[in-house]
Amino acid sequence: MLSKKTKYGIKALTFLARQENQNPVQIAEIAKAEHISVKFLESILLVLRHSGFLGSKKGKGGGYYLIKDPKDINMATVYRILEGPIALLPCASHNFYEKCGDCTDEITCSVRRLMMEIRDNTLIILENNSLADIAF
Amino acid sequence: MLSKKTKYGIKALTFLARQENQNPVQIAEIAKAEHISVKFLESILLVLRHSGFLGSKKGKGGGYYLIKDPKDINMATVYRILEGPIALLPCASHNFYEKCGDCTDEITCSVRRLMMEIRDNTLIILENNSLADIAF
DNA sequence: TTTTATCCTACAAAACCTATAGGATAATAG
DNA sequence: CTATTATCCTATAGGTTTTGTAGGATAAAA
Repeated sequence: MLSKKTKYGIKALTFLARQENQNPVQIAEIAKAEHISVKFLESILLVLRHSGFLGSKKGKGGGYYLIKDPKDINMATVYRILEGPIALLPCASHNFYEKCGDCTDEITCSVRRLMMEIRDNTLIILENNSLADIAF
Repeated sequence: MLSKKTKYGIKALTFLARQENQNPVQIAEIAKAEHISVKFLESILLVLRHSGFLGSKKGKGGGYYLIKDPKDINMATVYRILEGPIALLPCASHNFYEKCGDCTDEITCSVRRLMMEIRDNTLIILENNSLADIAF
C-alpha cells in the first residue's frame, strides 16, 4: 500500500503541474485544495525540493513551484523518492536491493521470481507515465 | 512491500506443494527448511487453514497438508488472504475498496488512475500464476 | 521593522509488524 | 488409561513505521 506521504506528494506535484504560470504556490493553498494537513504537506514538499523536483521562494509571494517540465518528471523516480522501492521484496529490487535472510538460493526462490515479474510490469507502467501524463 | 507473513506463507505453501505424497508435514520441519520462526509460522499456517488451503492433523504423525491441487490455488487469492489488498490505494481496490477521505472526485483523481493501472497489471500476473506454477 | 512564508529538527501518538508465551485440545502409542 | 506429540488459539510484548504536530530559525518583501 502507498503511504499517505506518497499519495499527497503526487497530488501536490499534479496540482503544481496544472498551474497556468510558474508563480510560487503556497503550501497552505495546496493543502487546502487537496485536503491535506499543512504541516504534513510541508515536510513532503521539503523532500521533493531536496530531490530536485521543486524550487521554493520565501517570504510574501513565496511558495513552491516546479523546476522541471512535467513531461520530464518520471513517475518511477517520484515513486522511489517518496515511497522507496518499487519491488515488493528487497531481494527483487534494483535500486534498494537487499539479500534475504531466510533464502538459501535466491536464484531459484519462487517467491522472488513472482515478485520480480510484478516489479518489471509495475516499473514499465511508472516509467511510461510522466507527471504531465497523469496531471491532465 | 510484502510482509514477512505473506512471504513465509507462500514459502510454506510451495514447500507443501513440493511434497511427493500427501502426508502431513510438521510446522517445525517447514520452519527449519525455510528458516522461519516456528511460532510465527504456526500463526501463519493457522490462517491458511482457516482460509481453506490447508488441512491439519494433530498428535504424533500430524502436521499440515494441502487440501487442494496446487494447480487450483491462485496466487491472487493467496495474496489477498495473507497480505490484503492488491491495489496500492484503498480507492483503487476491488476487494478492499474504501473511499478516500481527501479526494473530491474519485473518477478524475490522477493518482487513483495510475494506481488502478498498476493494480490491473499486477492482478493479471497473480491470477495467471497458480501455486503449481511457482512451486516448480 | 514588521509581516509573511519557507526551513528544519525534534518529538509524539497511533498503527502495524514480528514475533513469543503458554495453556487448551486432540490424536497416537504403549 | 497414561504419556507423548503436535496443532489450536488467545493474549501480549517489543519494535518499527507512519502520520502527523510544535516551535523556533531563516530569508524575502512591504
